[in-house]
Amino acid sequence: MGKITIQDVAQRANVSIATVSRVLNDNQSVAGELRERVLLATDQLGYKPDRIARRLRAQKSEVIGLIVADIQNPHFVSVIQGVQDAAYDHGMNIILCDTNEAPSRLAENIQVLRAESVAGLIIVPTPSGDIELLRELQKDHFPLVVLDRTIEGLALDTVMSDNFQGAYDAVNHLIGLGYRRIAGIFPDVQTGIERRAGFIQAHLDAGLGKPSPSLILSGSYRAQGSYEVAYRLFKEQLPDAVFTATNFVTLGVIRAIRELGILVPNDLALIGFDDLPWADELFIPYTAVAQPTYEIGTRAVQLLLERINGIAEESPRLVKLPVQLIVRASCGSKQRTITTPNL
Amino acid sequence: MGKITIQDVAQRANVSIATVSRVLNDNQSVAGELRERVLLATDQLGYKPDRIARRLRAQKSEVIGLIVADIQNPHFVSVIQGVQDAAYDHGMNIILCDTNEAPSRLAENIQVLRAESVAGLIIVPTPSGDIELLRELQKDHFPLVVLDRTIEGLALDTVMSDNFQGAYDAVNHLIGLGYRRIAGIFPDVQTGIERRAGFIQAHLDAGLGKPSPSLILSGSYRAQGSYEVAYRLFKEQLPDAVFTATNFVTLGVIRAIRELGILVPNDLALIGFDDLPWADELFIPYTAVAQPTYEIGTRAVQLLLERINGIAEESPRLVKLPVQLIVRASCGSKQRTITTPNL
DNA sequence: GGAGCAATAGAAAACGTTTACACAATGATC
DNA sequence: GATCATTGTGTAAACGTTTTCTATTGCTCC
Repeated sequence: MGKITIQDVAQRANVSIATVSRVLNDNQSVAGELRERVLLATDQLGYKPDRIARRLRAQKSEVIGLIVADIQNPHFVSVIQGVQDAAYDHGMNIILCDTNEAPSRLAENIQVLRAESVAGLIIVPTPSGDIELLRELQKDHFPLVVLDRTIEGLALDTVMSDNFQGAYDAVNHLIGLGYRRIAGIFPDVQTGIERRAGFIQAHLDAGLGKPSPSLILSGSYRAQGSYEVAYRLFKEQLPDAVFTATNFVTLGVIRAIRELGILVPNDLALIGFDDLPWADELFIPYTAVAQPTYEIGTRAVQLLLERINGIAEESPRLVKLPVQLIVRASCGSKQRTITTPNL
Repeated sequence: MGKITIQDVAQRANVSIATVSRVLNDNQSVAGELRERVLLATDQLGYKPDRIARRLRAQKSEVIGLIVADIQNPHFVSVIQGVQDAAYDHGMNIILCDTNEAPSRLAENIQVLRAESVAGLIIVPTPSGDIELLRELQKDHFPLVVLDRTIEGLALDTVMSDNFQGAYDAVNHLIGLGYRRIAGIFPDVQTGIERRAGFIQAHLDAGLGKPSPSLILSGSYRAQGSYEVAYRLFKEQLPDAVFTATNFVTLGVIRAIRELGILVPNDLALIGFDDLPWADELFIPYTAVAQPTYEIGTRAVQLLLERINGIAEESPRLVKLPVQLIVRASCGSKQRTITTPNL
């Protein structure tokens, strides 16, 4: 069976291809009878318009490019699902790219996706990524939404969690439960820095003064590095509680806790940024600052579609979403969920 | 800045567009000097060919459609990454779709991806999916690779793990450690059935006779259902060991174990199909039958490219990959990895 | 009853490539 | 030295749509 084209439909319905196109896109009125004939023929032949030809001619597409930093990270998995579902609801598809946090791959992926004529891009920028590339996209008025991270010196539509507030809430929760010597482990990326600020501010606002530098640790983005940092810290001087700034850091810390046989929450309380699926089944079901990951994805699509359709104000928009505290056993309080309205 | 087309390059290099195309695809010799001029102009203008136009004209594309059943499942995440990386190595991109196990979405996604002129499809078929659709694809000689599941009455290129052998090895491992009353929880899907067969065969081969029907349970694909099944089973009659047939089942069982305060491995041994990331950080670091998920992805791409390039034999190929036993503490033996060469 | 207009539908151009075809120039062969 | 491959290049067709332009019809309105 050869491919069925608009020609075949036109022939069968005994009309011109223009008429077929018009019926199928109903962008110009076609008389009742002809319209019927076209629809019938379309149906009988099972005609599906070639999206590539359409894209070439109309210079617009039904595909969104999505570039994430690490597909293995459950955070991004959930974001992807949000994007996927929202896109699907609008009849769009996504081309997924994974940069593995490599700036070069970000640049390459952007170029490829543009050559694919995607309608727009949703990007999780790599830390030291090529800012010029993004700046150029903006100058071209190319629909673009950035996730999770803002970019220094470049204002773009952005969807992210309230990192400062999340960390602030977490530490506040600990302080409220009576913990005082609270350690924090932060990866050296932008989100980590914001969360560290919230961590410190909570101390100040509670009248505890600035936390000791020996309790503010810089961990790797990966679990292994954080495990080592935590292991050393715990052996040296066990704090009352520890705040971990991302999910992988938390996993590294949990490993250290297990290996050292530390009792949670008796000897140490644990609270971590980012919830994990099956957190309840972890060795330490930890109290988590849960980002609205799925919503980050859906909101990103929403913003992007507004840009694509040109119904967005010109100036860049920043959507900062509130986080939720999911209280589990790791801090010694009863399991529950706390929603902080923070906007 | 308007879009740079092949026209611009041709003009600048003072040649015809045909020559530019030929240089860039080097499919026909172009004299040295012209070639230089074209390359220079291409470089200076930063010209990137429009992939859409190319796809329309050449009727071939650099995009693979990937349809998975559940993007939240770490199994598929790893498969996706394998596909992604292998595709990237061949200069191809993937369009990702998630059916959420819904047959209707599978059908729709296939149609959309065909209309996108993808070069080929890699599909995890939904259990009761539309077989006719796949049969039609095969009849059209459309490049297609199926993952994880075979389809009754339809032979297609397939990449999957050796489910039977994996379950067989797992049970054998338990029996070797002295466990006798071994329960198994299997979801009612094809892989579950294959694993149940391996579960039973291992009993028979060990001379234990057929396991009691009361120990062969049918769990939901989701964690919650399996949790309930396990909870009831454990309260009624605690077996020596339990074999869980998929990752989510395992998580449900771990929850039941925790809630009932069962000691593992003293009171109960646990072994599960599918490894999980951070399995070491779970409440029960369980011995797992690990599928080569990443390799499933890369092999799928390999098979698909062979089909696309027409260098594959006509008849469908079945790649059944060996699994690995990752021994953790949940069965009371020392932590290690066992690779079973099973082909 | 003709000018003007709205509605409809076909013809043809356009999107940006690849490629079949034509053709000129070069070198080899007899 | 004419003929014939061979090579390199340009011209134009083609891919399957959407959309502009044009033509026809049938109204309305003075």
